[in-house]
Amino acid sequence: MSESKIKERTPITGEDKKELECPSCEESVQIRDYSENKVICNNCGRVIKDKIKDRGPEWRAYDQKEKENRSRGGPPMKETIHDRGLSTQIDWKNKDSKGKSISPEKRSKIYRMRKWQKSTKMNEQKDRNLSLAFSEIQRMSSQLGLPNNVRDVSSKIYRKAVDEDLIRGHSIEGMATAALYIASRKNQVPRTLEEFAEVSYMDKNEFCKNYRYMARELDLDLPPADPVNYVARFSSDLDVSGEVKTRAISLINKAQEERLTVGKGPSGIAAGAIYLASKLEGEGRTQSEVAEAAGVTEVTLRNRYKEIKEAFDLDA
DNA sequence: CGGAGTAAAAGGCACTT
DNA sequence: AAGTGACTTTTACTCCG
Repeated sequence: MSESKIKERTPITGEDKKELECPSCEESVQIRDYSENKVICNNCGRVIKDKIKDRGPEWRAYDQKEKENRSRGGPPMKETIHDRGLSTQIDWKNKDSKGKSISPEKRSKIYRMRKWQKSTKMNEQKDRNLSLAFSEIQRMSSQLGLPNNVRDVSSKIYRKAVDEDLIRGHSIEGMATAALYIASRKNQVPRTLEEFAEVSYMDKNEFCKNYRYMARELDLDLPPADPVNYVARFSSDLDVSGEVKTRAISLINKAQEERLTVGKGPSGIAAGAIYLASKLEGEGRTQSEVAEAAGVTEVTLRNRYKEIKEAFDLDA
């Protein structure tokens, strides 16, 4: 290990909490400090700062020796491995760590240890349950392009659901989907129920019930998804310009101030705003194109679009 | 074809018996 | 735990340019 590996960390000041400017967006950039460990541009979705909570060791090493003394060993706990990656496997071979055979007296002891390990660990339904759920979460989150922190949060939620005995009587797939859905909402990177239904084995109504049940039982407060968080994704599907995107976001923000959006489906609002913005910016997109991208019907789009248009007296 | 609108059916939510 | 009512969304259809 070289001397250069010891980094001096700057102390954390209040500056970190402040709003930053996103390098890839122009004006009116909103940046939020999302619950996990990232600062993500609310406008374009760019990750400005990663792992902001990992500020390195809380101590400072003044020389190599001190560093070695103070470092704590072991790999980090991995939330997505069913036993948090802390398990020790007992090998089936009757050899010790140096490859020598083990004496007959010790063999019976080892045998008992294996048996014990099997009955307490491998055979526990709970762990199978978690392994299955975590691999489902892994699969779906990569198919949906969700960031790793969302995956980890959903694993945490699922583990908690298991601990509180909420899974019994429900399918593992459904509850895993529900946990991921909740995590994606909590981390402000929502995907619509339809998008989840596409990658899940469950149908929409099935895990929809699961997620409500889960959110209620775990006392998770899930504020309604912000339409702004859908804009970036829908617009890139539609291949519209950044101007349309920012315009749509500002329309949504204004509409929210006017209380036009309460009780309405967020994806419908996003669709209406994008459609109107594309018209205002002279990049006509058809209603059916936008509606398709947002996963709502044209009628819903028209309703939102009309409301926003009339509220601000915009002619398009 | 794209846009606008409507009526009726369906679905979800808060609240009550 | 089923029922109710206000509300949003969808379905299906019509009309216009």
